[in-house]
Amino acid sequence: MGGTADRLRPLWDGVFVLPRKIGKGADQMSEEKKTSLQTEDFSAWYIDTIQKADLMDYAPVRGCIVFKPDGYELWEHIQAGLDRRFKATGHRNAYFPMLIPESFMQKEKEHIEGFNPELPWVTEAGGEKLEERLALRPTSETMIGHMYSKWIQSYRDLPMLLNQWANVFRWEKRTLPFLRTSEFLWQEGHTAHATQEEAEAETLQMLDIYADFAENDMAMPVVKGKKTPSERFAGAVDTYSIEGMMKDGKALQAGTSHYLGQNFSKGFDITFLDRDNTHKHVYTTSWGVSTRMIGALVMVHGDDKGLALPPKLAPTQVIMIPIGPPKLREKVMERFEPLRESLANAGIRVRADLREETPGWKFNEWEMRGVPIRLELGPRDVEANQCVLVRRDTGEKTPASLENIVARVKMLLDEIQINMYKKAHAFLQANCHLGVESMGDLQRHIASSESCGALAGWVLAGWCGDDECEAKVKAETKFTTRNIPFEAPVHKTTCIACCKPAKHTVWLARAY
RNA sequence: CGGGCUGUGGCGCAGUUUGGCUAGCGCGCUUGCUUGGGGUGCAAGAGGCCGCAGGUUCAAGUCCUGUCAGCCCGACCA
Repeated sequence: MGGTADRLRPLWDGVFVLPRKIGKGADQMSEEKKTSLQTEDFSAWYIDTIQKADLMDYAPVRGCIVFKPDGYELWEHIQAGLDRRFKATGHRNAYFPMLIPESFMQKEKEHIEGFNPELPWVTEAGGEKLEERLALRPTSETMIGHMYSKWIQSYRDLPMLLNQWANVFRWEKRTLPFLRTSEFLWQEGHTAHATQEEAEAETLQMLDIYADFAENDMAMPVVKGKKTPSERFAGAVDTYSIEGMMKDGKALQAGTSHYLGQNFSKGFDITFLDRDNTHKHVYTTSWGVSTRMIGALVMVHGDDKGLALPPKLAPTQVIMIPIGPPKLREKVMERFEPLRESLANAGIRVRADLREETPGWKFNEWEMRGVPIRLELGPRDVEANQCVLVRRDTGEKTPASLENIVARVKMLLDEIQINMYKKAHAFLQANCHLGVESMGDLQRHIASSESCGALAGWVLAGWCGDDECEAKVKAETKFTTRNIPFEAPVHKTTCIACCKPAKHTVWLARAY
């Protein structure tokens, strides 16, 4: 048996032989299911699921995690989808240092105030104390601002459109894998423009790109909108976000795009000589999404069986499982391997599970890992020149002829991608509440949904624009303003907190 | 960073109240047979300085102090 595994291991790119079982035993599984049902204890379910699906492990440093291969590959597919869109809109990648001099951080007042509490510092190197301590970057506005001031001389140098893929550090009080960790991976775009209009257009363009990626690649519907001043990025003039709804009804800010105005160009003296021969400060933007997206995928699509991954991002799109006793195995494998090759050659991320486990075991395990399609091939199938396809999103099981199997699988992957979006969209709509007018309404809504086991979800509300009203809602209900949506389904006319005329219609929700 | 709970083979736990001799159980793991279209069955094995550091004691998984980590709840964030 060990011989079989050794022989197959070199075919790493195709035949996938796991060294160990990931799942739990049947008895323990039923025990554990009791404590990790999504509907009963969402956060326990989340932790269980990401670990059983082998996405991550805890690292020996506070709040830090290891991205295991499946978790990291998800990130790689996220990167690919975003990077393609960035390049298509004229951006290029660069890389800036992780260590930022303290004096840089000080140059934008709000910025340092916002980030100071969560900065790790390097104070010593080579056994000697540093003259100036260095922060592990929480974001790179300051470093990039410094470089831009050197690089930008003329209007001909603009716009400057750069992005970097990097790790950043934020020493958070409470950490949660993927959603909030001390170190995380992200992408940060930084652009500089000659005019306010152009910079604002860039800010909104990147928000659109994030929304497009979230909806088309992640199958996660999002609401685009502007953040209220209290939720704004430290140092920004305007912050925009896309917000997704997790299966517990809470909101997750999945991406942000900031219009920074001239705040950083003044702090870092980023000027250009314009056509009229006068020096002007540039207008800058920054925008980012992080490995938080992995957490979003889990919490938007996952269920009590585990992960469910949209085909476009799934590390494994099709898992092939041979069926049948050893005497018949050879006959099955004669068809099995060519089938795998033809799928792989068609660009489908396919893997074969040839371990000596029973089929039922494998079914459960790959469902837990979120693989969109399972392909079974057994002796009966070989007789009938067919295989069995099983969808992760619906559980539907159908026989499929081997004649046109590649086209069939491709079609099914597309169908699953679309269906997952539709399901998530229906869930979002079902948990958006438009009829809340007052604090009393909101509190009744929360109480009644809690008492009947429903989700409080999101609530559309009027807001007068006063910070105090926003703070009051938060203090009394833990609901925070997610954003002021560009397209509100209904326009609210009175402020939920003070009943004065509303300036804005906002989405309120509990948030991660 | 405050309040509560938990740290015992890879995972989940019992044992701690009333210190005592070789620290148990289930799963997983190894080997062999068996089974194979929804978590097969049987048998024999391997595996633990009881989170870490001090202290009390003839004796500490068990008592005391400290510390670290994780979870839940509150104030800050992608």
